[in-house]
Amino acid sequence: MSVVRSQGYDGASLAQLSKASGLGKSSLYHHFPEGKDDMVAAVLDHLETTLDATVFAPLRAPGPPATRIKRMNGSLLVFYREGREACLLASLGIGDSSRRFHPRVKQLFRRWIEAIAHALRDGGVPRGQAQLRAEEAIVRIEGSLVLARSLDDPAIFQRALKSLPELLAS
Amino acid sequence: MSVVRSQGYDGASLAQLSKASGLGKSSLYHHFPEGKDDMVAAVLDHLETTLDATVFAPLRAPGPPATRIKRMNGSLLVFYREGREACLLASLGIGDSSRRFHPRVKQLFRRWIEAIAHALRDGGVPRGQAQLRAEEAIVRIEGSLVLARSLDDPAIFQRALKSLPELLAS
DNA sequence: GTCTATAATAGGATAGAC
DNA sequence: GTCTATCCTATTATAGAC
Repeated sequence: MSVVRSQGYDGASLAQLSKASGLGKSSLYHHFPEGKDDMVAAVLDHLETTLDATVFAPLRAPGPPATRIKRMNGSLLVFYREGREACLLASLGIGDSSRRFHPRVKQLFRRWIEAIAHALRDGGVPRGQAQLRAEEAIVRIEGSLVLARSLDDPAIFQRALKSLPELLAS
Repeated sequence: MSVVRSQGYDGASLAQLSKASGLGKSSLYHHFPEGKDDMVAAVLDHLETTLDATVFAPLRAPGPPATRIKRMNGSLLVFYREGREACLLASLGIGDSSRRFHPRVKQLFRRWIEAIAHALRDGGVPRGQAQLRAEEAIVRIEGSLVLARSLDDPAIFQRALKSLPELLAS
């Protein structure tokens, strides 16, 4: 996962994946018979599991919406290493390979937006508004990751996270 | 430029660059003796020229800040094909090559932010506030491009642009 | 399930004719 | 300044021993 998110699909070579996983190339092909596409699919599986457990679940748990958003922020802070790590979904959006993974990337973004919107509706925000604000939240998360990394300034990501409770308040 | 922005550095093959430019590989090497790095550097030159003329200049031109922001928006709408085209600076932020181009990417983002902040200060926004809001504007532009393309929904980018005049108002 | 060895191919880059 | 032909290396992928 760390190789794919930092290198993108085309940049992630088998040599790097082998080194990072500690397995020889042939062992990788034993576990992923379809090759690199299979490996990246497994990375997406892993991302989905991680998001489910650390981001979507807190957003759907009982409690005040503001608390749920803050729990999401805590998970994101760890997951994106305080803004120093790229977003896998964004990295996979580049290149020809993106066409193959596009459906899954799209679905993960949709599920994320829906989880946020769900929390907002629980806080009394009307359906349409909740959807728009949830999209705006993802826009800030993704955009701040791009800019924080480009400017070597993780504070940009951290400020974006801090802005979310207010954006998402009823 | 269109190849690099859509494919990233690693995904942009000489074959694609040759086809897109209409030149054979050897002709490309005649114009860019250092190879692919030289070609991408030229793409960054071209981007800088384009941004200077269509984005930075309007932001620094005389007139009310709101008007200048709207002129920037008009240029961005064209440049990003209403939200269907990726950002070259974001595409170059992925992979090992990003280290080589990072200084130029960083500087272009800084100049963009500074141009927006300049317009805000002219509108009476205090220096620190102007800087923060300009960064937030880029966050929205970049993030909305990622999300709009991932969800096949260019309206997300267009809404982000529409939100800028209010964000940046004094 | 992992390894070494090896294919097969694509990609970046060069030589030299025109 | 462009082309055809070629080289070299990295990369994806496979075969077969252990």
